[in-house]
Amino acid sequence: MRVYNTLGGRKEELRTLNPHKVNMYVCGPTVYNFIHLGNARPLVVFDSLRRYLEYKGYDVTYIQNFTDVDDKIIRKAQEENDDPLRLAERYIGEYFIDADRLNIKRASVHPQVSQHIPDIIDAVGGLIDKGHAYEVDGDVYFRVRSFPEYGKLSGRAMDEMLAGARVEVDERKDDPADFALWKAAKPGEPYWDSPWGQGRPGWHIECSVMSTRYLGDSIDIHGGGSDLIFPHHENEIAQAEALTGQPFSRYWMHNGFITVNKEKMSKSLGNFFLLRDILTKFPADVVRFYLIATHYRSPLDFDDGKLEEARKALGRLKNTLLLADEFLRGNNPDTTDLPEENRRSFDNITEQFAEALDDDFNTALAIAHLFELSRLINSHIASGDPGNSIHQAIVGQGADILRRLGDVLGLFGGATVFGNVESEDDDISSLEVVLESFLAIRQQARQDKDYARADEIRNFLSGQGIRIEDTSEGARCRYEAPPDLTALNAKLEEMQGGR
RNA sequence: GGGCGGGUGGCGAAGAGGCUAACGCUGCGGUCUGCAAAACCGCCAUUCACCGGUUCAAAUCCGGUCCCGCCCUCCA
Repeated sequence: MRVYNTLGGRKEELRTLNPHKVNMYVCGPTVYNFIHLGNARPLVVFDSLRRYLEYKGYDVTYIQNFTDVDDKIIRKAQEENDDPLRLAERYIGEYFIDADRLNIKRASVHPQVSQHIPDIIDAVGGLIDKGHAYEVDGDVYFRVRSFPEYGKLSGRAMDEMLAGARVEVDERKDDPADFALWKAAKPGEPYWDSPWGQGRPGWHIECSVMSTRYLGDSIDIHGGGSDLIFPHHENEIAQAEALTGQPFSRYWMHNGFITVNKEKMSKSLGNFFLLRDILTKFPADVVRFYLIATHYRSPLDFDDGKLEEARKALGRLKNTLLLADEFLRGNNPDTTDLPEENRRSFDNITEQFAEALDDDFNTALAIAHLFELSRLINSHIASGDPGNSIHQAIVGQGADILRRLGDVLGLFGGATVFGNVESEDDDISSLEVVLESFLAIRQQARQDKDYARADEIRNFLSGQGIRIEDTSEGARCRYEAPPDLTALNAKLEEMQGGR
């Protein structure tokens, strides 16, 4: 597999330290709010990468941290009159709710800064001992000039950077580019005791320390959003390599941004959309598909139309799975041999799917091959005989492959219903009961050739985001938007009353 | 000012020297259907921002021009 390594700026063959293992670390969110769509992209991208590496047979150790000690958390806690750590803990819980809906696997470990303070203090002390850091009034700074390779990740030279001169000048620092490893606590802020007095870690040191702690001095892949390249990841490299003398991460992978009207979606611009709000309009599996249908390094523009398109596209794939189930009707022809020609086209698609992902994780291309497979299966369903065991085998095994490959990207396991109803089981079951009644009325109307009445029901449900499709086996429903149960019940009563 | 990435059909988006420029959405024609929907079959870029160059061969390489985004400051 080849991946684009930000360190070096080109695609490189992925050679892991241990041929059968991948150690990867992904920068997780700072937990002071619900995650927004921009936060969700790296989660989905790197979760998918992890799944693919596992599919290829690697034993993957996946670490994703939570930043639970941070200026913004402290500020938010002060605003809400809450304890910073408790506030962070609350948003970690909320994070998992969102991540689960998106079908993101749990990391091997989700370390938190607050639980690694002694490790961090050790690392800061070690850097001071080695002359890479110095203490001033309870703050500790990393001496950037002591690390000659500083800038190798982001591709900038020290001297050029200072030309921009937008760095805040702090007379106490040896060099304006030096950054904080440890910050002295101000009154009212949370703190831990350290050799430099009471304080807390700077932002960058946590990732270096936790990565090293769980994965060793050198890891295979370090991932995150491209806005972390500088300064965050540049600083991580400086700290870690200055301390251990080992290359910190062999491969650095960065995803592109989500944009809104071509502008970066960010908290500071205020143009962000909380995942949770999006999930009231679109199912989580659609959001996941949307995030993975474009190559991870490309920018991805967001608006409802794009999600609507993703909904239709993913629906096409999932529809094939449903149609295949209907075609097979419980038959499970797994073991029947396929005709050579069909065997070969399935094998080809499986191979091309992997080839696409092997080329810098090209999910867009890989998904294109899924659509080819989908069309192939559909055409056999359309022309095949459900009673013919060869046809069953083609459709059944094709669908199995589609499901398996889709699962490599986590496409078929996410929440399928809308965020505002999925947790309320009562709503779903009563929805189904109501729909049964509608379908029964409509079926009777069709038998009576009362097509006006039948169409009235179909049109009404369509307006509620529920699509009815007639088949030889009866009608089936598809949900396209969050239905309004109250309106459904009212209409049902009206129709029943009208009899 | 410095660094990085990009401009491909109506839209989204792959392709990075040589097969008919993928795939999805939209649109159009056909099959199926009570009518639809879904599904299937077929059609929809002689052309890849612009201008030069290299090459037997360029959307892909080189030079220049014009636009756009991001990073250099907390941000995924």
